[in-house]
Amino acid sequence: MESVFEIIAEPNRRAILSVLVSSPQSVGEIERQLHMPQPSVSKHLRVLREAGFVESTVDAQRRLYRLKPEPFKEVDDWLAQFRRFWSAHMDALERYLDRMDRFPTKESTAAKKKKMARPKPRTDKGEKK
Amino acid sequence: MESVFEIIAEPNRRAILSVLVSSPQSVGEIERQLHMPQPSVSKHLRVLREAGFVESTVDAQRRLYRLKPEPFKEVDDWLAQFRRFWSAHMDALERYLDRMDRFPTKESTAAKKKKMARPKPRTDKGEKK
DNA sequence: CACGTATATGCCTATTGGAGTATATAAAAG
DNA sequence: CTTTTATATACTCCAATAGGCATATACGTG
Repeated sequence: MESVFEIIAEPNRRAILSVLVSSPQSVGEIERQLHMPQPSVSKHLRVLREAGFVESTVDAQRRLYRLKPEPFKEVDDWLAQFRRFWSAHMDALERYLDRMDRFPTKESTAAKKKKMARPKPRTDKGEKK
Repeated sequence: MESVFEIIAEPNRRAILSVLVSSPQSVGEIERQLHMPQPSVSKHLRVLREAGFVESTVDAQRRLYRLKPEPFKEVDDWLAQFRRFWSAHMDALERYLDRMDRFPTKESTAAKKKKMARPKPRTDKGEKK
């Protein structure tokens, strides 16, 4: 049982995940898009499947692979403990609005209208020896 | 130049980062909190420093290590492309408010008041094989 | 200066994990 | 039933890396 971090440490696996984000894909389609040998794709998909990043459904000889959300949330949860820290450099609401710009929803649009002059960026005047 | 993902793949390094999230710490303090041999701590800190996760300031014989935000943002940015996807399982605004509960700020409190009945969770009625 | 403390580095070893290649399995097509 | 297509697996090799230990460096104290 590998940690989610070890799984996404591999560049080819991250590439596969990125390909799958648009829609489920077969091994062959991934293979072609990434110019990657088929056994390599299959092996990485196996790792990703065992780690819960993807699941596969059968379509004749093909296997369609699709993303599963849980492991991503796990990464996000780990990241959470550092958000307070790095928010000193980039305001939390600003990050939120950035995301909403990418993935607009009804609520986000409403929330955005509420955005007005933000407090001045607290630039960490730290004493660096 | 290792990717940030390879850096955080190592459990001891993640432990070190978690220790540093509260406040800057010396090598010896990290060593004691994590029950980890000193050369090991130093080596991991070196990797973390070269990857931009931490920086050190000198205090006599001690070196104080503190977190830096950039690499964490890099992870967060990578994660962003998957957020739309896993939002089908947990609404984006809800996640935002969860974060605000942990790290309340003036704006977040204001934003939270705007939260009312959210649209029904779009449960992925997918055709599984 | 000699000694203790704090940290960094060099060397060696064992392990791990990905690449490459060949092959196995399985389903469709002819 | 043979062949082709799609995917999985087995095996070998190689490189990267973490751990352990000894040692180097550097600063402070008496």
